[in-house]
Order: sequence, then C-alpha cells, then structure tokens
Amino acid sequence: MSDFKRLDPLLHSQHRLAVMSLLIGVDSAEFVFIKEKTGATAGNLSVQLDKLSSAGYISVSKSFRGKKPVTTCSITKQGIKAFEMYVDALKQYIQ
Amino acid sequence: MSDFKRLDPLLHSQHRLAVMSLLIGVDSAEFVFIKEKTGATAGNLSVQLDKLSSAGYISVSKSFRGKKPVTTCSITKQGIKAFEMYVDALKQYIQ
DNA sequence: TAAAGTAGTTTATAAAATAAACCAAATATT
DNA sequence: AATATTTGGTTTATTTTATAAACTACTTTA
Repeated sequence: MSDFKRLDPLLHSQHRLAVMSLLIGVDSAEFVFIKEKTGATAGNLSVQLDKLSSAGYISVSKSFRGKKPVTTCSITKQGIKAFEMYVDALKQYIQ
Repeated sequence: MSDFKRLDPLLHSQHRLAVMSLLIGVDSAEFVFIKEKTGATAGNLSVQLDKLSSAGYISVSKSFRGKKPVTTCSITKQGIKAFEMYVDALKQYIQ
C-alpha cells in the first residue's frame, strides 16, 4: 500500500483551499470579500462555494443589505474537521 | 489583488506531489518503487512522470537490469526549487 | 508452448477547473 | 427620462486534468 494519505480532492484545489483558509480564521465572510482575497473570478467562486456547500464544509446564506444581495459564508464544524485532516495529510507530503 | 500565492498546478496534484516528495529525499528511485510508495497505478504514474519530466522537474532514464526494463527517476535542481517554492506558497494556505 | 507475470505506454473516458456569457436589479450618465 | 454602467451574482460551455482501461513487448513459469 501507499505511504501517502489521500488528499481530500474537495480541498486539494487552490481556490477552494483559499476559501477554507480564509473562513477558518473568521466568523463569516461575504462573497465579494472572499472574491477579492482569493483572487477568484465571480463565476469560479460561485461554483466553488457551491461545491463546498454541497459537501457540508461551509454554510451559505443569502440576504440583502439595503437593496443589494449579500452572500455570506461560514465554515461548518464538518468543514473545520475536513480542513484539519487535509492539512494533517498534506504535511506528510511536504515535510 | 489576491492574498494567496498561486500554487504551481504541476505540483498541486496528489500523485505528482507524492512523487516529488519521494524523490526529494533520495538520490534516485525506480518506477516500481515509486508506484508502490505513491499508490498510483502504472498508467497514471507513467503519465505523471512524463509531465514532471517535460517540466524539467525530474529526469528519467531508461535502462535494463538483466532483461527487464528499469525506469529510474531523480529530481532535478529546477524540481527542488519548484518544490520548495510550492511548499512555501502552500504554507500560506494552511497556517 | 501456452499461460501468467513484469514493466511499462497509449488511448479513452470521466471529472474538474476556468472562462465566458448571461441575468436582475441598482446606480450613474447624458 | 431613457440609456449606459456597475454590482452581485449564476449558468453554461470549453478547456484542462486525472484516472482507468486497454494494449505492447518481453520474460518467466507450469
């Protein structure tokens, strides 16, 4: 068998990893903020947030501020666990 | 602009990263050994080695031991540099 | 000498990433 | 007041990547 633990493919993706990295440090963050910090395009980010959300790694809520739509994301317990396990596995590769 | 450095897509791949991780610790390694250690299938490994080799990250030499073909791989200077830069960038995401 | 094993490569398919096009509403411009 | 632009996204299409399956060439074993 392999010496290397598998890397959760949902997290082993630059943009999704950046999103998770961001969210793990804050209570919540908004779409536009995440977009700027990660450098993703809106379309790409939309897709990646969907994937993380479908996996239960983040929760996404849509509302309005005044008249503008606001998409707010937070990492879930499950997301934190998955992130930690990913980081743990990854260390095997880079140490 | 983005807070996150880009992750070299050639290295940000489970199997190729495992190969590089292995090779950085040894002088050279053979196809079959790498295959076992990384858990890749032969077909997949063949493809991934080609990519790393085309990028100049590893060098591949083919010879025979007795009558059996032996494919030997080593990491190149450029490969070491790329790996180090990748690890450095990655740390931003996981720390 | 036929079957199975070794050491891979090539090709086809599935999955993922990314970009481009689009939508709805709000705000700014002429 | 109409038109253009911006904001905040989503959807769809295209490209790229990963993976698996099939194949090649040769060797060893039964």
